[in-house]
Amino acid sequence: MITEVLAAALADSLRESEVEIAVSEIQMERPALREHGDWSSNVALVTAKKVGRNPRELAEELVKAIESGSVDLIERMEVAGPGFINFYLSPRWLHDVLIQVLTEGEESYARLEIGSGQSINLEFVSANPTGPLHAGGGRWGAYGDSLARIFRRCGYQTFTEYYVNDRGLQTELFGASLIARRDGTALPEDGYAGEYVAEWASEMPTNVDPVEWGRKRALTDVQKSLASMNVEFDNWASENALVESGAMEATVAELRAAGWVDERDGATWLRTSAFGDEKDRVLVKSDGEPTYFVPDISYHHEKFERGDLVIDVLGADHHGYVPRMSAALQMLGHPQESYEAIIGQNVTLIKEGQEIKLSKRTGTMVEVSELIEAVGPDVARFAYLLQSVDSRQTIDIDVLSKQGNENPVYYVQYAHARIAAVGREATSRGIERAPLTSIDVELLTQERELELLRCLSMLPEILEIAARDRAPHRVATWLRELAAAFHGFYHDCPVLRSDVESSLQQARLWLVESARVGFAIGLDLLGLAAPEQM
RNA sequence: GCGCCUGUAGCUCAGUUGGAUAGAGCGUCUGAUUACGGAUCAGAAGGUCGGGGGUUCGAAUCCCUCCAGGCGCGCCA
Repeated sequence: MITEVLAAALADSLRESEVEIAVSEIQMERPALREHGDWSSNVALVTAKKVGRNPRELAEELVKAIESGSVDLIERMEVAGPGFINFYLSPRWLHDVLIQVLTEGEESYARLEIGSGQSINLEFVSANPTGPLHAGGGRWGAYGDSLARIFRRCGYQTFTEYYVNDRGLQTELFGASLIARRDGTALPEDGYAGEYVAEWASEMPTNVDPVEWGRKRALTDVQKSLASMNVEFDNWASENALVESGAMEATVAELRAAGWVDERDGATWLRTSAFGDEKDRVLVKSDGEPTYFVPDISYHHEKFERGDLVIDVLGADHHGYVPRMSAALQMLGHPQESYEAIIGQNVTLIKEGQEIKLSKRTGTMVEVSELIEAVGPDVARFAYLLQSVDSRQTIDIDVLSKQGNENPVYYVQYAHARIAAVGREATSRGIERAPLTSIDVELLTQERELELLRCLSMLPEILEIAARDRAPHRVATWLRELAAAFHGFYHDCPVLRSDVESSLQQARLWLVESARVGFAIGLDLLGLAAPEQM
């Protein structure tokens, strides 16, 4: 990477100025303004004070030292502002990027090793099987699935799970609600009031266990919705199966043996406050029934068999639950940093100008399948992924469908389709790409061409940040930038037109191919289709 | 009351480890193609980055405080 070359040159010249700093400590950044060069470093600003020097003077000294050296990609350097060192590079560094993207290709370009040797268990969605997935749950589906793809490309062995709460109070309430709707009797207290309950009740045969039937019906529906937006899981973990295996008793025994369990007021408590939880939690109620917390602990304990790092993606309404789970897992011998909860803020849905509170209980909801039918899976998925999961998301179903052609996902996919169209057109004209080794890539000198390469060069770094920050939206933002760069290039730089000289045409054909690689990787990371035509 | 998240252009949102003149899409206005897909491109207008204080050579970013909004604080799940 070019930044490593520049940082190493800076480190060498700093040593000459009697400043010791590790290459990895030197920050290289892309200036906001093109006039400030291709790359910039603040290293003089950061180190000057420590050695009692004036930053600009130190910077000047470093520039002189590097200029006398032999980093041949540097065209010129300058000291700017309070002491920034700006590097102006030969376009050859971008031509190197082109060759790299093309030789590594879709399979290997921006495939990182940062996670190699580590495994991640990622749980997301895990909505109760008591109804269809609502449009809020779709956010966790899109997010979790894309995050898993990002982790995998970074070299983490990644295992995804959906925890199915297929026993307990909610499933029974749901079964009872189905019966009530079928028989036209009153809903149980706290029963499920959504329209879908009546619909499903009318499908329910009379000779089945409604609880059993209901949870299967709901789970099938959820699975179908998620699959329709290209969300898959490695494991659908059943709470029922877990409980039947005796895991709950084993977990309580293990916690008891570790000395964290108390009996108080006729109930059994876990001293989670010893690990930072705001209070202790009940494991077994005074009526002898375990709380939901117990199977949850068992499940999380077990997940460590399928990953060194266990991550839960949770909605904001569950964030209060994290300290107790973290406490319980530490008691079971899992270090604090091996469990991570990603708290995502909830989705507000707007339909026909009305904000809709998403609640399965009260029945005011928009199903994710309705959203997908209205706008298509890619529009829905991209809309979910465009935004940081830290902030509340507002999805206006009418705006998404109305935006139609101007939708951001089409902007990106259209770029990919255009690339495919160039290929088709080339074929129909009998134009083929010559071997890469015979191409004069230095013919690519126009700003549009270079900008496209600059954008492609950033993908590895973007991927790393997206994984580190658990932020798929960084990839989404990058894809839009790549699309803008490609459309700009396409507009200004003809490829197949008859007046384009053939060596330039060849270089541009390969440039187009490199963009295709970028789109293919980026769209795949987000689980979006890469259409050949639209 | 306490805890977590958020507050950036008219609207929806970007803005990694603190960097130079804070960006994009939509909307508004003005332009571009006898040429590979116009679902495109270029330009304009639009900002006290919620308010105030602090740290720093430098703050949308870090710290304090206030204001506003979302969520959570059960022997419910």
